Amino acid sequence: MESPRHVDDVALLRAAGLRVTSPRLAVLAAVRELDHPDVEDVTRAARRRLGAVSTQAVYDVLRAFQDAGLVRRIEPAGSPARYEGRVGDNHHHLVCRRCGSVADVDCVVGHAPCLEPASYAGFVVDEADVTFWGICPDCQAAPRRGARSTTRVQS
Amino acid sequence: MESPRHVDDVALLRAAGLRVTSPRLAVLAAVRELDHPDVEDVTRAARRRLGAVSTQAVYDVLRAFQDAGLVRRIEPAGSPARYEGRVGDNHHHLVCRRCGSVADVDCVVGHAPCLEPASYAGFVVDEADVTFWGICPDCQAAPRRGARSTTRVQS
DNA sequence: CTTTTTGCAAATGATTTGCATTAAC
DNA sequence: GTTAATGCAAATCATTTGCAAAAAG
Repeated sequence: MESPRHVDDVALLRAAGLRVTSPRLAVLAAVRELDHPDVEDVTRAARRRLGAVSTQAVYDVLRAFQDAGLVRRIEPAGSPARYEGRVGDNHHHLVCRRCGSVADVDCVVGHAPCLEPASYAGFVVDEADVTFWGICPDCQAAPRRGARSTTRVQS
Repeated sequence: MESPRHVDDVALLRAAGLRVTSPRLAVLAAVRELDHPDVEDVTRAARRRLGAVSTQAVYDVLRAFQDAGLVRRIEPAGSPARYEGRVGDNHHHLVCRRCGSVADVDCVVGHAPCLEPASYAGFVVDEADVTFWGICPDCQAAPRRGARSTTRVQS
């Protein structure tokens, strides 16, 4: 309960102007250790560390982290929101249509043209969100186990 | 009730292998005439034409159209799904963080590098979905009326 | 001690599901 | 006549909100 990691996290939260609480430390660690967890995953992991945390506390913490820029929220159309610790850099996501799993992709086109902060149609754009839809390796292998498809394929 | 448009739509539905019903014709027309309507918008427009259509029928029709490739569903994180008639071409979307309005953008980088059907990380990708987040002209003008923000700005 | 967080319960709101009725083919 | 589409009610399910109790600074 006093690992260097833990100490770093305390500093991180303080630096972000957030109060340090055990649910927050647990959620922070959970988001880092898990791949692209949804709220349920985070809650489960946080409970593993703390014994008890309410679902709502996790929602609250995640929102606070999001506002503070500590985590990024990914909302693949249809499926529950997922979170990730990689923030600030411009990377995008691969989402599996079958199982909903998410993988990172660094911007396909080296110098991020898809992100240039310009105005299109009068909009002031501050973020570009690129999602590649497809079938993950696992689901390609498994002959359509538990299909949890959301949107139909539109070539 | 027998315009050329109407006749075309009947043929379009038939060609898609769908039965021709008045709710379907009304929804089809609504999606075309409206900009990027959500289910409610479509329902309202369909009722204007028919007098009465159930919300569920609209959901059902939109799903059928989606499966048949007649409309495309856009699901901006947080806000209700929107629909559009432009299908098949590779265009992306500008979404306003304040009011949720959607505008089309043709692929920023001329030759659509963001869409090349390749495999990344083992995924078989069939679609790239690019969303630019920002503030629309109207909301820039209006000093934050009816803010309906969903995700916090991250950049 | 003051302010923020937590935790719980209840509310929200878009979307889906099941089933009987009706209309399309 | 069959099969598919509609309409209605009820169910889902992630997420939000309101508030009292507990903890952080």
